[in-house]
Amino acid sequence: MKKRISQRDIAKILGINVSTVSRALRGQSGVSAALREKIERLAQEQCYRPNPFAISLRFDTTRTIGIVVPDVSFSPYAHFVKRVEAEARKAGLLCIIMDSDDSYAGEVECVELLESMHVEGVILSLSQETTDFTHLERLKRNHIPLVLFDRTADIDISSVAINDEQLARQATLHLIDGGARRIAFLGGPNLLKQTTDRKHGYIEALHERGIPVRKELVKCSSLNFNSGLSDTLELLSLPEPPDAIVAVHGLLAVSSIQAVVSKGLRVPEDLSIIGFMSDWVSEMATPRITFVRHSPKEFGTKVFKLLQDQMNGHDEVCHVTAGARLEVRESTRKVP
Amino acid sequence: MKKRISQRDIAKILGINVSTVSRALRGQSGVSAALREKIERLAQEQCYRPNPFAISLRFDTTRTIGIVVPDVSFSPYAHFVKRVEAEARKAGLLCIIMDSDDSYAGEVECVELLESMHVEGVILSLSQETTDFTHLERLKRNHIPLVLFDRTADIDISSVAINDEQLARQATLHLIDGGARRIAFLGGPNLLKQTTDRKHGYIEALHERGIPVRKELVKCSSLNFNSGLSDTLELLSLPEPPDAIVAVHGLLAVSSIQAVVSKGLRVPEDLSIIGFMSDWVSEMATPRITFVRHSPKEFGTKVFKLLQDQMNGHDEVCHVTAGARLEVRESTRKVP
DNA sequence: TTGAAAGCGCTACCAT
DNA sequence: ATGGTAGCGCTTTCAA
Repeated sequence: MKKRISQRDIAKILGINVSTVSRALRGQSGVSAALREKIERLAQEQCYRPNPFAISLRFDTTRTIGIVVPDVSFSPYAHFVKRVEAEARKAGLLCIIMDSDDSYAGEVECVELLESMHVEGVILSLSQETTDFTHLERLKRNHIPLVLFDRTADIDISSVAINDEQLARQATLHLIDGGARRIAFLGGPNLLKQTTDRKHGYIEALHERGIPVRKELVKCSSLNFNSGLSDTLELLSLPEPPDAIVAVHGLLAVSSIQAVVSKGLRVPEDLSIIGFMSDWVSEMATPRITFVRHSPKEFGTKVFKLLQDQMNGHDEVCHVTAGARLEVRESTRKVP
Repeated sequence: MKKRISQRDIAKILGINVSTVSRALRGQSGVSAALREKIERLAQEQCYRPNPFAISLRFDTTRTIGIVVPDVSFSPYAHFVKRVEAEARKAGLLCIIMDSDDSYAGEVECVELLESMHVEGVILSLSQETTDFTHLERLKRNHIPLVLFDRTADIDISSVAINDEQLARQATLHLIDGGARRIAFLGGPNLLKQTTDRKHGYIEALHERGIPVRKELVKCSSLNFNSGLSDTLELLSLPEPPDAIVAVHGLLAVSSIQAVVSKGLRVPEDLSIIGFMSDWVSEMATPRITFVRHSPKEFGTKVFKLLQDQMNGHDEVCHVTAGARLEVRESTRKVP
């Protein structure tokens, strides 16, 4: 196994001292042109690369940040990650991207790994199970910049999110205006602030229009495709099934439609469905899904900016709102 | 700015030597139970984390691998990345995930960054522009294990790919059997072995059934959504437009369908379309797209295994074939 | 202009 | 059982 060439090796070959090599290689003054030439050529030939770990050790800096998402393969997160990675690279930072698998244990593991990696910053979207934030508080205590995004929490940590309550309210009003009266809410477990905010928006809208909230129409089990299927089937088998569904997470709207169609019902004629932030798939589904769209790119840019601010010593916590709006497509009835 | 606590700090506080701390913290023998207790408690209290850079420097090992894909936000790649990240973590390895943006320059930049990071292995899918492989050969020369996947090349580097030629042949035969006679080929630039293999399969199938290859029906411009749209529109405006299209990359089939529909034609009644490996979207599109499906998970597992073998010193180059098969849906006519 | 040496955090070896 | 020390690759300060 061959070893990489080091400054010391170059120095030895040329019969000079490492410090001279170091200076030459970094273009510092204090090296004769001739010697500099020789050193540079040799480095080139031997394909010299500075050992980043020696540098990290020397300066206690890693030029690396970590990103933790519940599911990298979920399209909006994938786009977000792509954006952040690009911005980070421009800023000379490397990214460690980790997937918490939407579990608390996974999230803690990711954060601990990043922490022991001595990353210079962490960007994170909470898992659907997370209610205990000590792992995040520890990061703060160790002065590692941290920004939450998308799925945030009511804690003292900077964050970027859309206006969940307001948008869920709008979505629900849109359904009511389309003639729906028995509107079901399909969300994840109540642990996420995102879910409760959206539920509040939903309830608010119902109140505004004098529609009673029916407990059996509110489903908060889990955030995955299969639970979306089974929850929808349960809703449909109620004595009085819903005439519309607000599916507030990822692919729930898609699975919901599949369930509805499998029962021989039509969307939106028999039942309207509205989704949240699942871009591509929402556009491709049949019928195209009316949904609350946000921009993973905008998310990425804003989050990275916030992180950089913190890395530059701006300590104040701030909560940024990212843009999003209801895009009306074909899965909801229009105003009659 | 507070600094993290080191073994030396612990030693100083306890009035003992670093080497004792080191032994105790790694559970080595040669430390009295009482002292070990004291050390461990202090480490716990002060939230001690070994400095990974000191360790990397000491052992010349980083426990880190790099993954380079043309587009992390493209669903099959996102799933692949998720799988590899999970396997790597199980094996105690961290992943640096990079996006080459499907450009040669981007790919070279990624590889160089990973190389200077001293990663212990690299997994890569070629950009659509890559024809020069010196950056990869340099990796090999520096004894960094490397595995190509999906988009591979005829070079001396281990790889995992589907049987492109065979599958494209099957796809084309399926169209012919459905009654198509003027079959267009929609692919990326000819630079990728993947594209040429698929084109060979396409030509083979035509020859087998005695159908002449028509040059104007073969489109090889670029691999993105918009070029799929414009290429398809060009095909449709030919004096004799095609009655079927094999779209051999990612989202080309989706954009192709959109173009066809925008011209008021029906799929598959007026024109059949077949795609390659774009899982989710293919299933959600209308009509559901007949396509060659492979498993990003299987890819991930096989690639990671190959990489581990290399990391364990197994030097022989091997080319593994991953499973894939034609899934017939609604975008192609059935046998009449 | 060049060289010598210390030190970043850790481990391994040898001495006590 | 514990201490002392060299060395991983690099930068920096001071000396020649």
